[in-house]
Amino acid sequence: MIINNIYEDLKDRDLIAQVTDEEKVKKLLSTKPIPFYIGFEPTADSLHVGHFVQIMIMARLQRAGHIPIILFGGGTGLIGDPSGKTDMRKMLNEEEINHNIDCFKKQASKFLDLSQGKAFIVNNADWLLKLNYIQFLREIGVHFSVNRMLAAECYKQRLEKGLTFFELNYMIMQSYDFLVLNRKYNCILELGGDDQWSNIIGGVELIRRVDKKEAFGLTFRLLVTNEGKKMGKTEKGALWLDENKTTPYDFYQYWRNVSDADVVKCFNMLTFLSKNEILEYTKLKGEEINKAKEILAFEITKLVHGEEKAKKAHNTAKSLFKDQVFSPNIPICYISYNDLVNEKIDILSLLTLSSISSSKSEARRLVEQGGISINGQKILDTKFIVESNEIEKGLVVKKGKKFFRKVLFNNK
RNA sequence: GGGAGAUUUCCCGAGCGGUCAAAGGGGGCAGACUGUAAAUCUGUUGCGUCACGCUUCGGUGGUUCGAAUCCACCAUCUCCCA
Repeated sequence: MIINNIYEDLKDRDLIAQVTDEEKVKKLLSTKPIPFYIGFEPTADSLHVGHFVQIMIMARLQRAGHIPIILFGGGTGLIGDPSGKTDMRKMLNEEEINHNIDCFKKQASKFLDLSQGKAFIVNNADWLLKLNYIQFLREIGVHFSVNRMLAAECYKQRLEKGLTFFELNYMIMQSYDFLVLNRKYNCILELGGDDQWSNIIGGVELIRRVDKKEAFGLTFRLLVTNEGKKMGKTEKGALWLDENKTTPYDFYQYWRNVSDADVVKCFNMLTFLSKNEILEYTKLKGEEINKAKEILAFEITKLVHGEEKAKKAHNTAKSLFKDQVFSPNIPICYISYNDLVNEKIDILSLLTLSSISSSKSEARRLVEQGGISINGQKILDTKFIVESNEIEKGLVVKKGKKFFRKVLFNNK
């Protein structure tokens, strides 16, 4: 049942950043099913691309026969990981956290087999919230050196701006999680993004000190662009996996538009295509690389939204960009019929009410700078009037080069 | 507990009584060039009934014809001493 080259596969894909003991982890993963865990902070009600990277890693290991343990930071979420952050995170209440966990499970089940015995889902609130402070300090706290913690990379930024004791405890909590999972599920491997390295080795050491047992940590590369920026950011914030927050079309377009330099990385991290297939696509040079991007976008969208929606997004993009035909599948935005005066609406109001622009000033700028087209015709007059029957027919608004929206009435 | 300093538009950061919707940079948006890429160049980046008006500079009051700029109090943060 074990695919014994899974470690090599991860390595070939260039997913691994750091490992505590490469030889042992490699051997471990190639002999028997092992329980491993990744922690998730339930800070939002939808997964974003950052989570997706982690889930893909879990899925790869699960497909190779290992047993994922999804740990929700219901307890640590009440603190917030200070790693790499310059400000303290907003604290969530328990109700929000539980809601977020439910949403998370729903989405994760698309990529992971969450059925009995195939995976475990745990919430660290179950053990963190009932800890006794003094007892905890005596048993666990004694094993942590503040000097060493402060030297850790993840606290560096915070030391400049100020770090509270409250947040300093995050690392200890996460380390304790690993100890608990090790005892309860015999989990001997913790995975995480490379920014989690300090927290992970904290757990590995804690297990060694307290229980005299061996445990391992492995971090994978973060999904960053060639320029080192985090991927998955859009003008509206994160790129969500929930189609109500990011439409499949926009999702597809995000991957369709990655830089040439990032194509291979995205294939490796975010698709299940084999390395040979990937190699073929990445041989493409110059304009040809667009073919690889189309496949990349399609594959990722298929994983997240299913084949049908991926095809639809693909076809919509193709008709909009290549054939200059207006596809029926353009994302729709609505305006109210009541906003029309005498069956007419001016262009600036139309753009603003449909949320294509965020204010009339912005709408005015867009028009003045030649960024708006309606049904393929560039609009340069800020006093341009649109008739209601044109909207009933479905008005295609183009903002800039890539943003298309169909405007319809929501109440007529 | 004592003392020093800070808080400006998305971010960094100038401004020190009128000429400030607020320099400069970053980021964003739009245009040109392209390959729905990158780089580069140009414009733009509070809101509106847009060559004019309105609301912004931690909060609340005050001084003044006039305040982001001065005063008082409050809040938050940083640093130094204990």
